[in-house]
Amino acid sequence: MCKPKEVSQSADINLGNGSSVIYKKKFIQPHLASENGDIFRQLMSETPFEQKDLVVFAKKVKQPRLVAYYATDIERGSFTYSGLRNIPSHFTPLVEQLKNSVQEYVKEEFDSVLLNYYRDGSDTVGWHADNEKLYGDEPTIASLSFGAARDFILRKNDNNNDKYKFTLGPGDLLVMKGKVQQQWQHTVPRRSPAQSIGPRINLTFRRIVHPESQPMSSKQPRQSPQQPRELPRQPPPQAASPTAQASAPPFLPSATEPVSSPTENLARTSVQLLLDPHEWRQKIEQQEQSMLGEQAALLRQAEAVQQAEQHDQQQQQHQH
DNA sequence: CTTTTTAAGACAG
DNA sequence: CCTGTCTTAAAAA
Ligand SMILES: [Mn+2]
Repeated sequence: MCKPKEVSQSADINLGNGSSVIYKKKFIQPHLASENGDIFRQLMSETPFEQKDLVVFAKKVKQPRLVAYYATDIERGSFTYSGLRNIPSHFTPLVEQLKNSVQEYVKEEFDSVLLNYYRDGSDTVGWHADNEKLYGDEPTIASLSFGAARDFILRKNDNNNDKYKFTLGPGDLLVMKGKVQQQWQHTVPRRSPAQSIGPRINLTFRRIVHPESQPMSSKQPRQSPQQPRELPRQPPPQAASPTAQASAPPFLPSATEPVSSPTENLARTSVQLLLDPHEWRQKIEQQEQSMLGEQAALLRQAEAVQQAEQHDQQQQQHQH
């Protein structure tokens, strides 16, 4: 068994056979991306992380990490996993902005993101490849890290001793492209002492190529209704319809989350990202502001409803 | 029929 | 103590 090749500097790495990796340290400024930075803390508080149940070797266990999933198009992003339908949420302004920054750097567009939360050194992900059909044959997957540093190891399928190790610290960007998901696996191994390894959040941006859901009849360039076979390299549907954003009210009171505590909602977005020279940062702030605006509107709406109810009650009492 | 699925726990060095 | 590797099963596709 050989030790993995350690990659400690930013680099473009050719893994051969059409597989390559881009490693860019500190793509996001560490003071924002680290455990006590504004971005990490905002991700921590705004993200609807869930710990999923899993059956492994006839035992029901909890997945040793928490996950969330966003997509620009909810229908397009939905997929089935372990017999359960996974339905994404909408991007938040912060994550949307991070996506835009990564897109600019990588020169590719993404329309979905898996968010992983490793609480401490005992949270892990085992050897796997992101080879879901959904993302196509040669997906470009961009991983952006926040919080505690964790090791990330790549190993070649046909020679498990061929390994690369990256230590993904706060703000580091790692992009896998080409045939990496066909020819390599990756893992985030456990680390000790578990309790003293801080929390890490990882955003993995992707592009959906083969949605499970049938494209809505509207204006998808005609595609034969039944074609279970692969379509050899369709021209990539230029993604990211901004119309969805405009028309999708992100704060509609959902069935699962009644309007109960508007103050809490306000508190959650009260993080102020102040005085940053960089453009992406300013955009975050603008979006946070507009988010605040929308939430304030929602708050007013909720208050109006409350007052109406109180008014009704008073009228009823009056009648009695 | 075959392949895939995935983490926990034991163990060695 | 730390960490990489091996073994473990039943169900679904
Ligand atoms: Mn992965």
